[in-house]
Amino acid sequence: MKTNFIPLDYQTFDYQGRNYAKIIGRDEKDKRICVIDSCPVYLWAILKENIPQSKINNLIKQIEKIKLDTKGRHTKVEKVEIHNKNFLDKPVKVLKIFATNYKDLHDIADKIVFPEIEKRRGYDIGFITHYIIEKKMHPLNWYEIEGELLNNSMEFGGIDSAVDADFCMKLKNIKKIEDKKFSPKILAYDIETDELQIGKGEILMVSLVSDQIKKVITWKKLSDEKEKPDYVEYVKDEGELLERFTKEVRKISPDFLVGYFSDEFDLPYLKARAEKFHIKLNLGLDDSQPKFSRGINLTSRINGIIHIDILKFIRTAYAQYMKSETLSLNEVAKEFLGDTKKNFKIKHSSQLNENNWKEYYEYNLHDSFLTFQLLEKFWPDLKEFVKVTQEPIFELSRAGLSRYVESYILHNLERFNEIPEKRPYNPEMSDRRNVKSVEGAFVLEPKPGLYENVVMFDFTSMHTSIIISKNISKGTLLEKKEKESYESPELDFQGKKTRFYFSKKPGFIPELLKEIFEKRKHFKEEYKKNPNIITKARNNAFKVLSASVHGYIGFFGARYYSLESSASILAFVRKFNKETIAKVEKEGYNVIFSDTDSVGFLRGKKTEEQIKAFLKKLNSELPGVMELELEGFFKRGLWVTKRTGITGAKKKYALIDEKGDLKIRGFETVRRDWCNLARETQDNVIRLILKEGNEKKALEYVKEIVKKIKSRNIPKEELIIRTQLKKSLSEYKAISPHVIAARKMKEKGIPLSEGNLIEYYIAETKGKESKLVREKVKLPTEEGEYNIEYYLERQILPAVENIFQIFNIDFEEIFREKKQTKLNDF
DNA sequence: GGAGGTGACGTACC
DNA sequence: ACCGGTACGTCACCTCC
Repeated sequence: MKTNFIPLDYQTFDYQGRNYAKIIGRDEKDKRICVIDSCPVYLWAILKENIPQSKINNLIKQIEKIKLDTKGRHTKVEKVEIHNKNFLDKPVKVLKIFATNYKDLHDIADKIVFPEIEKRRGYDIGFITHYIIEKKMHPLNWYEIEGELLNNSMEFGGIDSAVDADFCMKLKNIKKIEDKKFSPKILAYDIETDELQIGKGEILMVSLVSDQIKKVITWKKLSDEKEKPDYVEYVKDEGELLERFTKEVRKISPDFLVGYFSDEFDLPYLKARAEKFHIKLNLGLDDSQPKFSRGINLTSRINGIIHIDILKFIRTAYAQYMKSETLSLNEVAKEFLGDTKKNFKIKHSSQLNENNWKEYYEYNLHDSFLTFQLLEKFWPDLKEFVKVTQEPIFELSRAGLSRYVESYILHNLERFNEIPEKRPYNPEMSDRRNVKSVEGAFVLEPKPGLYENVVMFDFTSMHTSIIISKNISKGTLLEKKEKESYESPELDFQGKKTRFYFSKKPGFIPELLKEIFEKRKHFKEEYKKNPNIITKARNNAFKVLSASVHGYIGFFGARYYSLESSASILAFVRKFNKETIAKVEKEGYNVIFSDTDSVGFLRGKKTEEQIKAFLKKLNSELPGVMELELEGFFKRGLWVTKRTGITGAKKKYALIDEKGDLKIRGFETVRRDWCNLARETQDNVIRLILKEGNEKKALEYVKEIVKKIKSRNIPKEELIIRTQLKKSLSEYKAISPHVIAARKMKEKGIPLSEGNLIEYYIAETKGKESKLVREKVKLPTEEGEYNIEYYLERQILPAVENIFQIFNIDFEEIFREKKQTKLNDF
């Protein structure tokens, strides 16, 4: 039979010692299809140069004899072929060694130790990735597939009848066809419990939201049945809740089951409670229960239904460019959906009254609703990344940036006839981590001041465009200078001054990056044409991907790690940056600012057209795909000195554009570890100064704030300081205020884990006066009066002092009355 | 016991 | 452990006199 098909979920199973892929997807009528397929399993052995054919033949005979009995499997080398391939851009003669089971390739590789063989590769990419590459069955692409219908057949041990799909097919042929519309069936869920520790407390309720249903299942009933909202369904106890949940998910049978932090909370919790009650949480299409990966980051998988923890995708793809200070559902929803969680203060269920329970239902339902909407909003982006990297949705949605880059490379090697480099293991990895890091970008010390008419230029995807233009990668790195080669600027490498050279013959990594680079440009244009929160996010997501290629090359866990490449890229970054600064200055402009890939200068009397013409001239002098672009014209810009000393502070500035929009970088305003009052005060001061160029009003404003502080008219919430607990309490060598606050929380039995934002304020300490801030720490719930001196001297005044210094306003005189106090003391 | 330097730490920029 | 280096600023901690 023949049908159209879009692959979504990939699983693997063994049957009679061989590997099979089981792919769940849809046809265009939304029927669920299960496809069973296999593919050749092999690894590569790279031969040393100039091995005579007779020796190779002999070697092949020996390799063909290899047999293994491991883990209850009989596995053997089935055949050996000889091929001409590339490895790291260099032509090599290789043996393609076919074996029975992918899981045994590693053991087989260990047996292939012969003097003629240089390296063994291609046994460590995982069967699913291998299968996708081999059969070109790419996730989220449309195919016309042809095969044999499995109808309760005993082939594969009756696997077809064990899968809840409309039909199951043994694949024969696939043909890529043009994209069709696919709208995944999405179901969001969220649970509420009394305890945060997995499985420790009861699950009080669970909510489910799709575009068809809105439902809360609970056993916590209101005393008056008539009060029950329509979306609430009562069950008799927690056990029944688990059964109803499972039944409901199975009935809806979504493509994606989505949660927020659900990899590490909701699904493991449901499973733990189900185990307690001996209930089967058989959510999988094959009736299986969720499977949890071991390791630091928990992942929760359901066969056939793609479980997505949307938090993980947001963290990788957008977090860097988000305004939200935490990745809590509340803040993320506020930023992307303009909606927040329902206002409800969670208490232990024993302390809730009737009204509370009604609010709690609503709160629970709304969390699923927000999660549902987040997935809907980001589905186009997730889809785009899956198509670019060709990794399945389940894996991609959980991956970090290095994985995005690496998957993209691995899935495209064949176009270059390349065989894959191996994953690094220890001690190689720890060696890489221990080497001295290479010198990074150049940051110009800015000239402090308030300026008018500031122009900003920046390079488009600078690192990536350098990699492409100078053909930099592990494979193209030359051992010594060649006549036709790219030469890096002189750089310091492991304590030695040196240069690196790269071949002019295009390497596969630079070639591949060109595509990411183009995609990034495309999404940037799209955003400029139609600026909204989503085009912005998409643009940023590809900005992240493009920017992380260089990071990937310098990442110790990367297959294509190359410190020489990384050092060269950065040397070019410094060179192009400094050259640009010099050219702008030579043209007669006053350069105020520069950081890595950008330069800011004063327009002076020149028109915007003249600036654009100058930019064009600069671009004509740049090599390859490198491009400098106009970041913007700004009405005013503010740079300050460092807190200590008189030199300009790097990575700290504020700009206002012609529309009156502000761009604030590095200031305390944008730092979450300062109290709100300090941040808002500074923000307002910056606004007053940038909007009107008048510091007088700003000074009056600060005086008002100071007065309020002194008269204790500031609400405590404005004074809370938030600091993240980055490691476990016992690991801290220095006991800072937030560690003290965390200790207090622990003593009070407040749940606490790594990564939590710790909240505290600094209080007056009556009697004993200590110099240490940490001895004045109080939790927000603790009674106490805020410490006036601390908030003035350590929060408010430091945040604005440097700004007023620009205008020669003497803070000592105005706010500290230093001389008088000194006199009064005696 | 105060000054001043240094290290640990968290956070931001690109 | 899961992209990198550069930079600022606070607070604790140490040394020195």
